[in-house]
Amino acid sequence: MKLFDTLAGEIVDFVPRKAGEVSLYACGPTVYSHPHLGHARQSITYDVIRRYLEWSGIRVHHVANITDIDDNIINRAKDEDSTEPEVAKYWTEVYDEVMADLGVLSPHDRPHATEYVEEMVELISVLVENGSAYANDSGVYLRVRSVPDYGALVHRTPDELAEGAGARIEVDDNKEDPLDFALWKAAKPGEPTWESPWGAGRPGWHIECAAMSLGILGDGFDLHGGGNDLVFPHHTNERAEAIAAGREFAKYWVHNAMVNIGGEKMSKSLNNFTTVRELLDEDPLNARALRIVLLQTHYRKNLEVNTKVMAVARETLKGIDAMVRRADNAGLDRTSTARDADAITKFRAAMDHDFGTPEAMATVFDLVRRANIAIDSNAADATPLALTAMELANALGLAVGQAAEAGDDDVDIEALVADRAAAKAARDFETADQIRADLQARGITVEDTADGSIWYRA
RNA sequence: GCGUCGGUGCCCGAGCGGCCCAAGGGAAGGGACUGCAAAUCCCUACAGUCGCGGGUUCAAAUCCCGCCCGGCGCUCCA
Repeated sequence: MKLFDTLAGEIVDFVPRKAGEVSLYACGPTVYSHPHLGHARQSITYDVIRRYLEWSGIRVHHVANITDIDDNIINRAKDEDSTEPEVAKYWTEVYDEVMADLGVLSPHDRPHATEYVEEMVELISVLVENGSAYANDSGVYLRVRSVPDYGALVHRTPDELAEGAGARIEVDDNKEDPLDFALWKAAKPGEPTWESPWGAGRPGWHIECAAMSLGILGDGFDLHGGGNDLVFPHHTNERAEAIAAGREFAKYWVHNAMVNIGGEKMSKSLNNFTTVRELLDEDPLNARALRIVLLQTHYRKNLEVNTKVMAVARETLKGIDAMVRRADNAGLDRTSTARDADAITKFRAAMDHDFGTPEAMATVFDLVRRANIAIDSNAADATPLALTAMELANALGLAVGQAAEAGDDDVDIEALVADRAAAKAARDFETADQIRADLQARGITVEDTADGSIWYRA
């Protein structure tokens, strides 16, 4: 299996530290506001990676944190006359609901930064003791230039970073070098604080993920992921902290590209974001359609999400669902273990090359088309083709072939469909069409097949 | 400015030196099936060429160099 490793800067062979097992850490959100499409892309990207690995029989340990203490949360608490824990709790719940609706599997571990302060303090202690960090009244800072390899993840030397950042770095007398960054921030009035050997305060952003990832997954864990806007400073600094502490950090780095709006990155700071909730509210199909959109674009490519893109994806999705409906109607035996081996091989080849989901989806669509042909001609391979298409789509989290939710009016609808069949048999097409139109108005679509009529909710 | 990723049909978007007269999805036109639809299938037009210009190679959308354009990053960010 190959993947594009940000650190190496190229596609490399992915060799987990332990055969058959993959440890994956993906930076989670800071919980103070609505999750937007950018968060959705990140979560779905790693959800797809995880699902694919698990489908391949690999045991995955997926960790995604919750950053529940930082400036944004503190500010929000102030604005709302609330407390930081309350703000974090509320937005964590919102985040969880949204991700569940998107079909994103819960990570196996989801550490909260505030629950790992002890580990962070320990890590900082090591850094202070070995001279990689220094403490003063304002906090504890990492001596960036003492870290070998600093900037390797962004492919920049410390000098290059300092030069580029010149205009942006605030002069800060507390730092020995402008590049240094805070591991621990001394307490400010009105802010939540924890005790530490350097006085009361709170952890810096980067140390949180370093402590949580190493703490749960251990040294030299396999994969660290996140949005590509986190490469610097966040991931660069996490890595620097671990290296400076003499720990082996993530072996491979995977970064997903941004979601753009009007050609620009969607972000909270630009205030041009669409919340996931808004998108989900627009159409019940959108949760799965969004996954289609993301699967049909490579994860390292920027992506524009708008109503047109979503509409196209919904049509695409309907095509897959229609095949399943037709297969079931033709008497598909879902317990069959027959599969199309060639398609699975192609699918694997696509996914094993840097998670080539667009190509993997092409094999799914090919199966869908061939399954439809087989269904139409009552061919025996309808079963393996349909089941393979379903299995592969589901390996990517598309939730295909799930039983429709029963509605209160199912009996009523069944009766009307039967009435229509009777009217058709009597060649009373006017009545039959009227029933069909009435049902359509209720959101029920009726389709005729050689094996009788089928109906479904739009 | 520096780093990094990219620029492929009407739209979205794969393409990992020969299997590329360039996948797949959507939309379009025609046809089959149907009482009519829907769903499905088939066919067609779509990229005479892959931002532009050089180069390497028997062979380039794919590798190298330069230029143009765009995204992201350069201490809030998924």
